[in-house]
Amino acid sequence: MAMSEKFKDKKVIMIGTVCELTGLSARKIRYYEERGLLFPGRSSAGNRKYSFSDIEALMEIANQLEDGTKTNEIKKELKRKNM
Amino acid sequence: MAMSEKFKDKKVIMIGTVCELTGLSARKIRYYEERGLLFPGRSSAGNRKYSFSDIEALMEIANQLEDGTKTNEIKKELKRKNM
DNA sequence: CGTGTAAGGAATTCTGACACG
DNA sequence: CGTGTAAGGAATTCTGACACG
Repeated sequence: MAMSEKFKDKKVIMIGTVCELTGLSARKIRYYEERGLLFPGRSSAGNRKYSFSDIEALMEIANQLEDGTKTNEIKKELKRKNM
Repeated sequence: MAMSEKFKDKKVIMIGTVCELTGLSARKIRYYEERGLLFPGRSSAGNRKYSFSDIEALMEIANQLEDGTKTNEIKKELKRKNM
């Protein structure tokens, strides 16, 4: 598992599809990005593109928010993991 | 490998993205569908949704067409495989 | 047969903002 | 703080058709 054609990490899914897959509103998804919790790609026209990994992350973020965790704390957690 | 969350087979990619990934025109991609060579899903609004598997199939189809194979023949081949 | 294109409409996405709290 | 919504614009996708061959 190094560099390759990992379908799971390819950013190719548009926000509308992500909404269907996660049950989250586009507003929420964009807000989590604004808060630095995920980093979708962009099409040439500026449209967001997500990967299946992003979708999994979104589900996790939604769960944590339901538990009362602040976006700020979720972000700190993320930093810890990526070290 | 039975029923599960196979990212590779999830139909979530819109045609514009497929064009970028394959280098094929939307016209070609829709035509191959019309000829029965692949079966994308559809969003609620009627927009085509492709999987990574569909994209791989498209690359293969494009190669065969370049070699002079007719869509009709490619379709027959497909039938043979799916038996 | 395989593919380009102009045509018109419908649906999507984008951003910045006001709202509530 | 997290999220809904109306606002206006820009880009996407869809279908059926004419074109060439």
